[in-house]
Amino acid sequence: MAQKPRSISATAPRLGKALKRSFFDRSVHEVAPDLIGATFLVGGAGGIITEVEAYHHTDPAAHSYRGPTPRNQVMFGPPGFSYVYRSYGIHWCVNFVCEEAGSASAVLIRAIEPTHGLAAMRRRRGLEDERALSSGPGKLCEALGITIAHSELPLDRAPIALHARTEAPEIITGVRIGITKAVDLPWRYGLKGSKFLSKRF
DNA sequence: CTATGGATGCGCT
DNA sequence: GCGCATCCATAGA
Repeated sequence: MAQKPRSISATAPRLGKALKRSFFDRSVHEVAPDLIGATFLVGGAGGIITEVEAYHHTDPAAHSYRGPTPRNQVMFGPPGFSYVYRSYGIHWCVNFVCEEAGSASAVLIRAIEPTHGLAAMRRRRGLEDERALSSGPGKLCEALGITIAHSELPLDRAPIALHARTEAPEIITGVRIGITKAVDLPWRYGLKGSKFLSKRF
């Protein structure tokens, strides 16, 4: 009989108040660090956001940089919606659209600390290791069951739920991961000391 | 621990 | 055709 893995999360964190859609009607550079520590749930499974990256529409690494296309059109719409795309033909990645309608900026959600729906997350990932469940943009989408069907959805309506953090976290910044353009911009944000990051800062 | 390469869908040139 | 906002298994230090 396999030994049950020891849980890393010491306590079940309480949820903050629900984030309103207007939370995203600000600069992507304000929204991105404010998302660290928030709780992101899809269908009741998810956890605390530990790592994000900002993609501004003037940034060559942003999908919206070259203008609207069928894939990225939701980025050119109102803020507070999801943008899901396929990465490397295999993985899904989820973004939150920010700023005024048409500005086409978004925050890539890169990692979460699992706190809710652990059994479902483990089942979808085919993994027991809590640290590996959602410590990467593709991993967390698989763990939460996010696919293209979850794109262009409002972030304040089921099946998505967002709760504001209850305490101000210490935030670390760094350069973004896995991109080939604008590689030096320090637009990656992380929860200091978290064991649930995709890579060290 | 770090480094490397394969799998894979699809948007865009 | 080319090139990715990735993950994982494997090899080597």
